[in-house]
Amino acid sequence: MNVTRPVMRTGRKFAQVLEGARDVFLAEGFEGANVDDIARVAGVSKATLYSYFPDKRLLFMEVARAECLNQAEAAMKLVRPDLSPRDQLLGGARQIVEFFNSPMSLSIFRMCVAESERFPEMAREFYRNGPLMARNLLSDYLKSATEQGVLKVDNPELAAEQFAELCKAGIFMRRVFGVAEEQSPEWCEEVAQSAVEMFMARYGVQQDAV
Amino acid sequence: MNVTRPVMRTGRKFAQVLEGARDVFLAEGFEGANVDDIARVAGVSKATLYSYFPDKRLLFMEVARAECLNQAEAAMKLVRPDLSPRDQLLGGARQIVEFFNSPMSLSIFRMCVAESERFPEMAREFYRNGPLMARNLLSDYLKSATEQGVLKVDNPELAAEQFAELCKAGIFMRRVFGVAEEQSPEWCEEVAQSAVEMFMARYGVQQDAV
DNA sequence: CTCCAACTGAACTGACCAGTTTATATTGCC
DNA sequence: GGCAATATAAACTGGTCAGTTCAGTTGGAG
Repeated sequence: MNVTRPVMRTGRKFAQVLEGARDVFLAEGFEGANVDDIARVAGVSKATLYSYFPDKRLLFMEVARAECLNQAEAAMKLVRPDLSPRDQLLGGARQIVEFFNSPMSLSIFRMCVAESERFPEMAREFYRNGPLMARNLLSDYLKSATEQGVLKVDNPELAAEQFAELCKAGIFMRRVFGVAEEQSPEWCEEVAQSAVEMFMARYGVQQDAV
Repeated sequence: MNVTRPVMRTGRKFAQVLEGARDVFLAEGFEGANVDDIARVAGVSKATLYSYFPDKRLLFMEVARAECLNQAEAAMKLVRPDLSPRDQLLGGARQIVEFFNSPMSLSIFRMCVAESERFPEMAREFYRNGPLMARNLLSDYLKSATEQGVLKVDNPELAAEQFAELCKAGIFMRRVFGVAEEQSPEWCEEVAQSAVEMFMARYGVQQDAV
C-alpha cells in the first residue's frame, strides 16, 4: 500500500506525533507552531519527533497530506446517482457550504495560503487533492447529466467551479477575515438553496425550473 | 483631513518608509519581512524607520490601511448608471475578474489571511473597506434596478455576493494555491461573460434573457 | 533475565531578528 | 554662520526557536 512512500522510520509513537502536529499546526499555522509545543501536545520527546521527521517542514507537509486525503474521502460521499439533478445538487451544495463553514477547513485553508509561498508544492498538492478533485467529481456528474438530457451544461468544468463558488457566497470571506463566527444552519441552508436555484436557472432544462 | 489619525511624527522620509514597507510586506508577508530589509529597500536607516513607527506591527497595519483605500477607490469606478443591467454587470464582472487575477490583490489577500489570527482587527478592516464595500455598492445597484423593474432580485445582499463569487470561478483558487500563473485575458473574459449569463438567467426579467 | 531498540528529558548550539543606543552627519531655516 | 530637527551607520541586547547531543530509562522479545 504505502511502500511507494519515501522511507520513513516507524515506531510506537509515530501516530501520536502526527496527531499532535496536526492539532498544533491547525491551531497556529506553520510559523506559529513551536516544535517543543508539538512534542508536548503529542506526548513525546523532541528527540523522538526528530527521529521520525528530519525537520519541521516535512512534518508539516505530512500533516497537510493526511488532511487532503480526509477531504477527498468526504467528497466521495457526495455522489448519489439516484436523485434528480436538483436534489443531487442540493445535497452537494449542503456539503460544500458546511465544509466552507467549518473551523477545520478554515484552518487548513489559512495554513495553505499562508505557506504557499514557502512551500508551493504543498499548496498545489492541496489544491489537487481538495478543490480540484471535488471539481472533477462534479463536472463528471454535470457531463453525464447533460448527456442524459436532464441538464444543459455547455462548459462542465467552468460550471462546476461556478457552483462551488456560489456555495461560498455570504460565508467563506466572512469566515476567512474573521468578520463572523460560524454561520447559522438557517443561513447555510438559504445559501445552499439559492446556489441551486441560480444554477438550475442557468443550466436546468425547462421542466426543472420551478 | 487626517488630523483625526493618531499622532504620528512626519518628516522628509516618511513616504519612503511606507513605500519600502509596502513592497517588502507584499512580497514576503508579515513574518517573512525583515525590518532591516525594509529599511534597506526604503533607502532609510533603521533608526529613522523606528522614529516614525513604534514597531513592526503598526507599520504593517498602516500599509494595509493604505492598500484598502486604493481598493475602495477602484470599486467606485465600477458605477455606470447609464447602461443596461446586462452591460453594467458585465463591466463590473470584468473589473472584479481582473482584480482577483492581479498579483497585487493576491499578495494583499495572502497577507490578510496569513495574519488574520495575529491581527484580527486588521483583517476585519480590510474586509470592510474591500469586499464589503464592493458588495454594498453592488447590492445598492441591484436594489434600485429591481425597483425600476429591470432586474428581479429578492435578496440583494446575497445576490451581490453570489455575483462576486461567480467572478472568481476558475481563477481565484488557482491563483491562491499557485496552481496557475496569471490567467489569459480570453479566459477572464469567458469567466466574466459566464458570470453575467448565469446571474441574468436567475435574476433577469424576461426580455433580458438571451 | 538479558538485550536492544525505542524513547526520554534536559541542556546546548547557532542562527535570526526586533528593537535600542550612540556618536556622527546632513539639512534647512533664522 | 549657527542652531535644531532629522537622518545615519553600526554595534549591541535579549529573546525565540529549530535542530543536536547524550546519558539514562523503558518495555517487549527471546
